[in-house]
Amino acid sequence: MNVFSWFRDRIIAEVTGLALTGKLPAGLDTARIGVEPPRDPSHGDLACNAAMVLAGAARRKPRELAVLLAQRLLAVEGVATAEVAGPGFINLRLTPEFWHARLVDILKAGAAYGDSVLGARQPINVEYVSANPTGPLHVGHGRGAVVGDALAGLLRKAGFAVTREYYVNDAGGQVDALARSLRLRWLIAAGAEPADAFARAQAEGTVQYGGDYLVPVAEALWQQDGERWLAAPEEQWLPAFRGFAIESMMRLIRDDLAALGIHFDVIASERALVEQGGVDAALHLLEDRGLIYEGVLEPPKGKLPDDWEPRPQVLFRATGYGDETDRPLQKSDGSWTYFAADIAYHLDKFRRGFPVMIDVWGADHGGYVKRMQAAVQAITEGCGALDVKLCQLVNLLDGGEPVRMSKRAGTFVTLREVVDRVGRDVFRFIMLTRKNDAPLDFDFQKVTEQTRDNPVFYVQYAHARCSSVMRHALAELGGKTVSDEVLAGASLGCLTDSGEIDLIKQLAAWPRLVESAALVHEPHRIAFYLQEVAQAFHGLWTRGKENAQLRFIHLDDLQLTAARLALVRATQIVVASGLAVIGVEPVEELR
RNA sequence: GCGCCCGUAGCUCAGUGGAUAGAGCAACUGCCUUCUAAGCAGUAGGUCGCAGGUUCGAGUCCUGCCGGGCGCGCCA
Repeated sequence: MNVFSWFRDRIIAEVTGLALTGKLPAGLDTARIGVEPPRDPSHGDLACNAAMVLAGAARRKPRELAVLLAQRLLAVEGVATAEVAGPGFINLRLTPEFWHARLVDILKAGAAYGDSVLGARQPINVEYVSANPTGPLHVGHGRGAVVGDALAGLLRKAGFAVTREYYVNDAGGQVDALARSLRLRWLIAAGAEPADAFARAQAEGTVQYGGDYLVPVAEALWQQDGERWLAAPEEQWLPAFRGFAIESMMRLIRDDLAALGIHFDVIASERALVEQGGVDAALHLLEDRGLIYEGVLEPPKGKLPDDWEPRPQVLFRATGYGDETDRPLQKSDGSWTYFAADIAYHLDKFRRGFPVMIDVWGADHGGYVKRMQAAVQAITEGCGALDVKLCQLVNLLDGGEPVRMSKRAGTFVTLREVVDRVGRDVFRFIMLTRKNDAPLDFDFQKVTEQTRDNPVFYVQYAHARCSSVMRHALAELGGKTVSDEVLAGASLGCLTDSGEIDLIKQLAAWPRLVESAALVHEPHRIAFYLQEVAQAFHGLWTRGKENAQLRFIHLDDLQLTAARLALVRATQIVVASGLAVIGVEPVEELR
């Protein structure tokens, strides 16, 4: 139950009721009515702007309208007080019984607490990582991977039918360059080139992918095919090496992602799309709509690229859809640009049944957002929507000192190294402690410390403390008295302390948080929310340290104990539920 | 030069058009015979980059400036 939308519906019903009795005009627009937690908790549990929003159309003063509504709301079940404040807010305070009932909701729903029907099973495609299959993933990819995966989990929680998708760029010049790099490694493995040939080629800049990760790939290919490719012409070995390299790199990448607990529903191949004629088909569609023409682009304003010269190109009329300039679709060698293939790919996604698509990209691709959105508009005739989440850089630190990274010097830190060092759960949580469009510092020392300023620890510690209390209760009272079913029937009226009620309010905010975060596509809100829940729980715990009356377990008062265990168990459920959405395993104890 | 993102407490950052703008860290003051003090409570700290505009109401939306990051025809 989303407390806020539930009361919003009640308030709208009251407005309708007042209109029926003639006390308000009929047909008022209630769309802008909102019910939110007041910024200042002393104002109450809920604040509603209905009176201010309706005042104009109703030709009444906001405060006068607010008084009218507030009187009616007092009769609604669960409402303790309804006050008019400020310019015309209606502040509602809810009864303890109402909050106690939310605890029952949580205990009955378990991990499913917060599941929403907001998405109405609407299909939505989340595409993320989509790194070129040319080497191991780096930490930046890892951020996109976590943001995409957590967003997918969040949307699923909110009731959307989510597909997790990876687009493999296995068709362009990059994978040909990969094949050539592999070829040289292979010639060395075959003994046809001296061992230092690779280093020399790198110094001359004639190979692009210099990482050691191609060495075992070359050896595997040598083991598999032997001398077969030694005398073969390039048109034969290139596709073979490319295919072998791509397959090996994708295996590597999938392993890296699996280490993060990330698995995709669909892995789409650019090459397959091109070979099946998808690009031609998509461009024909645009051509039929008169959106493709041959023309010469204006040079970019200001700084002119060194080798710029006017050149006729095949262009897409992106300017018709909000882009600054029209965009090229074909390279001078006649092959399609990446953009052309990406148009076809997004059309393919749309045709597979996804009117809503989300792409998670690195911030360095920010310049492509407008053109891609323009293309989606054009090719779906306005029926498709594309949201792009750009992820900023991750700064790797160790004890506050930047970790210097250089591909050439071999000091490059891969995603896999980081995940192996700090663990999957730590990595995932930390990646969500910033908005996707803000840069993020990742400090090896800080993220594994067990201190207050490590958010992962702080949240896990709250869960572990809940688990600890439940273990003690189980040992003292036995399984039957601490089951969720029994706790849901406890005399929750015993929970009267303000810290206890505040924690319940915090827990009851989870369904609303799921819905609002899903609507704006912002999974980081979950990590922030969990820190707030943890904070409320740690506070209550410590008060029990100081005042024995507030401790959870009282063997001389089983009724009180059951009520408090219901609160502890509900906290554990909500924290675990939140962690599950972002793919983090809750811990039972800290070591 | 153009486009996108960002600018909030000393530092790192939250803040879906609502009221007196929040949290953590750092600083200062307290709290451990107890279910894990690996923690908690309190004090102090602000021209929300600047200037206009829209609105009953702007940190939030619009315009212009200032400052930082990213990108800018055949790389993906």
